[in-house]
Amino acid sequence: MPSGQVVGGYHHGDLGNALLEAAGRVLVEKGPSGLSLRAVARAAGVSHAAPYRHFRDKAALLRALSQAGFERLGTAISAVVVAKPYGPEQKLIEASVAYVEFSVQYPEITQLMFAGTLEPLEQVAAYELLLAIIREGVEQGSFRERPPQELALVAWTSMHGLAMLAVAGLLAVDGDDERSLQELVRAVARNVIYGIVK
Amino acid sequence: MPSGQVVGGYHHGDLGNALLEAAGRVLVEKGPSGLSLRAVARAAGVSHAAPYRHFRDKAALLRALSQAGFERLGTAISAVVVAKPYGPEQKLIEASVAYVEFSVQYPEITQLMFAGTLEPLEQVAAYELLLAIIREGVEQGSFRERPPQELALVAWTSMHGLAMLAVAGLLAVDGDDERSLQELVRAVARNVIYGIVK
DNA sequence: ACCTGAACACCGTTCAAGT
DNA sequence: ACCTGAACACCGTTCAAGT
Repeated sequence: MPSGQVVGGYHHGDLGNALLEAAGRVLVEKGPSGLSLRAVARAAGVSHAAPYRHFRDKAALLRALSQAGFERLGTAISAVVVAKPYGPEQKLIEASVAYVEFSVQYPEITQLMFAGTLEPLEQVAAYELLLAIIREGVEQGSFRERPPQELALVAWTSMHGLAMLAVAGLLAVDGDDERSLQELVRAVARNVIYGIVK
Repeated sequence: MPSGQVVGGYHHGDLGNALLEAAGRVLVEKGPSGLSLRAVARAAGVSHAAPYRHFRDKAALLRALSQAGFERLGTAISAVVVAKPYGPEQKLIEASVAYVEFSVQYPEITQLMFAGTLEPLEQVAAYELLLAIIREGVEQGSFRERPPQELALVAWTSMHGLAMLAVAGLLAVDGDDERSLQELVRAVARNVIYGIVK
């Protein structure tokens, strides 16, 4: 890249990232309805017109925030499955727990990530991790001999549904404590695996 | 009910329902970002303050719209499973297809339904239908002997995840035609059933 | 009882103007 | 090059006033 990256710019290094961080703070503090471009600009200490030098419009800021969320989700799942001494079945369970816990921990970001029209599933890092686990299971003979994409979709679909229901508050986990949610996720994941293994 | 229902009121019968219908039209025509209370009032032909006689605030209108969506979803699923000569497995597949097709057909309503914090799953009519199918399968011995709530959650979770991914455009069904989406739903549903039957 | 119009404090976006 | 301030067309909500 010939145009390099000029560090400095103006304020906290560069305003682009400062705005993204400010947007994250505003989102958790004021909720999605309070996430106005003007509020983000205020939180970053600039005028309400300044963000337009860094994002074409509000939607562009939201997309960038959503993309950062996908990256963090991928990191969270990597952390519990990559280079772990688990078999594919256990990895699938741990990935499911991490997925749902991420969603519950960052409900606003999660809603944002899956609200707009996004890139196809193949470009989501977390999906690639899941697919790798499935391939491992199929290759070593413990999973059914079906196209890995098909088994991966079954598993992803279930994880994603559970996460979205949890975020929407439809799950009625008693007293929304974290233990019972984890138990629920593990129970569903075990059932999904039952349908995936030979 | 002593207070009966007074038909007439003002305009199209009663403004409350007229506003709900107008909101539905605005939502599909202008998208979620165009769904302002003032736009709804304009579409219904009243002043921007009139809706406040019928809904406490904008959130109340949105909740009513969401509730109407849940009712229509329940109706759509009923239509394909109630009083049909299918076994529980086939009913599960047909219900899944109806669920996802409803979501894809009304993406904005679907987003709305599962965006806010709602009633717990037990109060969603469509979930009761699913649970009845599961109970039927367990009782007649074709489904595994597990708590029906657990199996129902596995199935619901998968249907819901598929629906949400489809709505978000993450599914990359070739040319978003309806046939390939239905095939995808059936493939996932068959895999889920594989994990539910004995 | 039900609706209107003006008013207030917000928005997103644009654009001339400043340094 | 980057940011500001005013301006415009919108919002949600409230409230006195009309019929």
